[in-house]
Amino acid sequence: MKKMPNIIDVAKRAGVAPITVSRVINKSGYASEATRKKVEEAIAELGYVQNSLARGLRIKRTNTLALVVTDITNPFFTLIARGVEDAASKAGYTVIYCNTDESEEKEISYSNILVQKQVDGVLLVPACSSPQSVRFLGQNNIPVVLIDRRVPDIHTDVVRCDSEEGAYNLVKLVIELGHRNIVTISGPQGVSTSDDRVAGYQRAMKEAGLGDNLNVLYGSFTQACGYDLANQALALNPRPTALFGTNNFLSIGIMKALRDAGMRVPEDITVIGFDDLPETMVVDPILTVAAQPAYKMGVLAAELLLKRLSEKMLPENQEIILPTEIIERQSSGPPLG
Amino acid sequence: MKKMPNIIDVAKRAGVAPITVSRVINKSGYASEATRKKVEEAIAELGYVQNSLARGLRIKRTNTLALVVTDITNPFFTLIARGVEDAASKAGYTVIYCNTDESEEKEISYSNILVQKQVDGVLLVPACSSPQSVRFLGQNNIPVVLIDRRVPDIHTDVVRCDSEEGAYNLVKLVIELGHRNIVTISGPQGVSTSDDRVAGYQRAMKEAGLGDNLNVLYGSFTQACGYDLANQALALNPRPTALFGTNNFLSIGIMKALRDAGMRVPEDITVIGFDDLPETMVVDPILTVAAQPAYKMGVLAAELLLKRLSEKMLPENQEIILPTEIIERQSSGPPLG
DNA sequence: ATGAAAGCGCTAACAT
DNA sequence: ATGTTAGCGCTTTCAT
Repeated sequence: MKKMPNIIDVAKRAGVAPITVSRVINKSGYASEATRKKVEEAIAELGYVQNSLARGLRIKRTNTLALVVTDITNPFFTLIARGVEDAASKAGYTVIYCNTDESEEKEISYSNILVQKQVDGVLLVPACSSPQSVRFLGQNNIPVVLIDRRVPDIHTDVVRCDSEEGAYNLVKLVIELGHRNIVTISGPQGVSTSDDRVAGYQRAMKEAGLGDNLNVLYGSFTQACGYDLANQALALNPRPTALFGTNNFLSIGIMKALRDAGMRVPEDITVIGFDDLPETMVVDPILTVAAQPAYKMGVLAAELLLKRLSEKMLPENQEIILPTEIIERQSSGPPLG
Repeated sequence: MKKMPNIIDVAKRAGVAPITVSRVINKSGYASEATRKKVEEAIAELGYVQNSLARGLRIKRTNTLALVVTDITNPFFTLIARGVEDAASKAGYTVIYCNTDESEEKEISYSNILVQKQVDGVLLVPACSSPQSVRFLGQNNIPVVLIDRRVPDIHTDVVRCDSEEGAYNLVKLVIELGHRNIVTISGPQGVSTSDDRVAGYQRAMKEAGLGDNLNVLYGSFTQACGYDLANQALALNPRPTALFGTNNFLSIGIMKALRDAGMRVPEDITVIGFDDLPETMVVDPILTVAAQPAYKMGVLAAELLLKRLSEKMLPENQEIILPTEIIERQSSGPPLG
């Protein structure tokens, strides 16, 4: 475990002052061609690598972002992560990632760590509607861009999709196919994506005069929950002719429940969902969905954050709202009878 | 952008020396109950958060790991990533992640950045068989655990699956179903997982006296490549009765090519693959595969790395080789005729 | 175009 | 149980 060379070692070897080495490395300030060459040789000979901890301590920037999602394992967030990393690395930034599992406690704990690590900015999929972690980061001068979900009473940048509109269009499509008894299988209340998608469902139903048929089953954004709630929905009387899963895991849980119940889709029942699965993972996608441009969301969010880091005076409170794309596939069809 | 309080501010407020504050924060050394209380109050009042850059500079540890994969978007690596993060965060470490897209250049570039950032250790899925980045990290005293792939002529820890054995068992299964003309659609030569899986295929074939029927089409680990090579395989005369895709993306590309060619699986042709898709993502998995315990690999690799960080004298060169699980599903059946 | 001195925020080593 | 001093490796400021 030999000591690594530092900027002073390089300076000595090159016969210059440390600050000169610094100027050469960071291409800041002047340096004659001859000096630059001497320094670069010394660096190569010693195998010197700049210590960015020391640098960060001094200049108060780390070129590090953090991405906090609920679960990187959800392909929607995986794609966001990839978009974030691509945009960040292109700009010379590195990304720390964190999974909160929808737990506010973990989110707060990570916020603390990220302040300690002096990250330059945070991309956050908020686990809940509490503003605590966003505020905490703000108090420590760390800008935050929210992804996917809003948080009430907080002003930060947000990059998300129009969940209300997406759900509305999706449900409207199914209503136009003739369905009147549509049950929504939703994530938790209080999470904006859940609430917005339920709201879109309600608007479409009411608009079609189906306000009396509203039925929302709340749970969590998991496959297991989709499975259970679908079974619950099937036990209803009258039995719904269509089910709406408000995220990808829920939809897959629903599909599995239907399969296990021996029901064919869409012959026996129609299923629609939010979020598409990446085409790289599915041979024959059958689900009719409102698809979100996840990769693009990641890129845009990272770029917005980086812009806020470089330009001091962006207008406050940018909210980028992207449309969802309705993709009609085989899982939706006219109701039985 | 007000100045954040530092340890000196806290010390003054609590009426103690900075080092005492340090001892309280890090629970190192003694501190009387009264002092501890004063310090904690001062911290709360000022909203002090420790600066881990300064700390890291001093103690020469950052509590940061890096995970370098080829593409986080591949669910196999996503699961690894999740395993790594779970194990790391449990131990108080944070994870930086990087995508190399199978490019050696990107891998080397990231190695440089990670040394600059003074990460404590690196988990690496090597993009190629060149030892350069592992060596570079080693020279800078950063331990590396390789995941998924071996690199020749390098001694580090490795956590991977037995690709040769997995492929052997998979191909053997298909041979026992009666297939004699099996074509392997492989990733690039020189990547250990590719080479090992091809080797397993070859062993099974030769053992069954099918040494003359060996046929391997090489490409890259992408869906597009699986698609193209499958079409190439279908054009062969005689046409193979079974195709073996050596990773998940290849297999899905193969399945799509078969679908587009109007061929039914397994009635018209059998398909086997390496890597399973997470059950959270697929309603009806049909592919017969050799499944790797990706999440577990991530956990084990991170734990091994952390162990190496804490205990100086682990035996050199740990190589953890996990078995794959053969999962027989509908994509494999007896050959036509 | 280059350098000297000071300090970013923290803790190891050595007092007391 | 607590404090003093020095220094981790770098860059800002102010010279020359």
